[in-house]
Amino acid sequence: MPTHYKGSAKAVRALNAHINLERAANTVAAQLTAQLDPQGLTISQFGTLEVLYHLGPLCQNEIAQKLLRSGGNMTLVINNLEKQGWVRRVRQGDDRRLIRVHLTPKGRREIARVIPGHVKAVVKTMSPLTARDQEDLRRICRKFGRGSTTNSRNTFSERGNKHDSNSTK
Amino acid sequence: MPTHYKGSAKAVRALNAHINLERAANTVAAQLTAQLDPQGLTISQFGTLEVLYHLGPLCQNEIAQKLLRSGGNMTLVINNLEKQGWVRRVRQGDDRRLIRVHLTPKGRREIARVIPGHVKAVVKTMSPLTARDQEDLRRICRKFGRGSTTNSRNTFSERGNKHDSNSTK
DNA sequence: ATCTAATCGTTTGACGTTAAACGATCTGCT
DNA sequence: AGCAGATCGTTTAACGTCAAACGATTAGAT
Repeated sequence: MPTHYKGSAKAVRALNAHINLERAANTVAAQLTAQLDPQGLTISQFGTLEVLYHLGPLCQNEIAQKLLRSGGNMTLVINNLEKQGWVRRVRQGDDRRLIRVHLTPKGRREIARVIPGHVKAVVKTMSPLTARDQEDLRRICRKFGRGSTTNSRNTFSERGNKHDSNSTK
Repeated sequence: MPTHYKGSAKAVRALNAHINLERAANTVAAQLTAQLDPQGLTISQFGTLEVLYHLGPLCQNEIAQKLLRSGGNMTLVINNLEKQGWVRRVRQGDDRRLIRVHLTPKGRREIARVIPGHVKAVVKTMSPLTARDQEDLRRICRKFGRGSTTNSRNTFSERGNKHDSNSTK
């Protein structure tokens, strides 16, 4: 076994894991996009509505953190949600730099309407994996975790965990 | 607070796995972007140069398939690579619809220069995972592809595998 | 009170991404 | 020969994404 440079096996392992991780995420995201698109929602729009739905009104800054997106990006996404009449911007009285984003009744109906199909789509998308696979995948992926920023964007899962008493020991 | 859906255990498992998969991919991609950016390359540009480097001249169509991107997208990426003088478009004689994309000597130097650092960055990025984790991750992620996405974008790994006679397969 | 530094949301510029429409070209069928 | 349909690359419109620069506002230090 003529190894050319040291660490070759290690490098190959990392490169393979990396490629397959990216591709899997790609595939999964594509399927979710396909599911959301006919509903007239992008993934970012869905994420924003969903986090507001579960956590109540938030400032753009906070939403950006939850969704791991930049501030400038949130401005655009929220602009588009506002055009649809799904959210409303409310300038804060005590600190006028802040803008709190509220779901409108229409937005609340919209997200409530879309969530069940989304859940179903995720379940279906993950169905090539066994339950054990899914748990392993979660465990492994969490190791990348930004040690400090542990619990951003976990609305869905965290809430889910509450409902499901025996899930993550 | 809002309610729960039924079928929760299964749904929660899928939702959790999904979220952590997307976030891990996100983190990994961000680190790679950070590594490539100072070199003046985007991920798509790197991918294109790399696939040409390993497989030789290809048509845009073929590159798009390897990278899992749309045709229109390749036009843009290759435009930008052409501006840098890294690739050259060559209209095919026998079928004038086809445009074969060639690396220029400059482009070849560029990608050869950048690859080692890229490999190092991937190894580092994946380092929170044990060897076993990386193999499990690969095995699990591959379960998503299987239907349509069989063997695109494997340049690197395939070549890598050659280097150590017969390891990961 | 004032000056400075930090924070928040917006804007801009560059790139990526897709889908859809389009012109050029090739192939197959008649 | 000629026409219909397929394939290839390009263009466009719409959205996402980021980083950086910017104005407004607030908090801290002097």
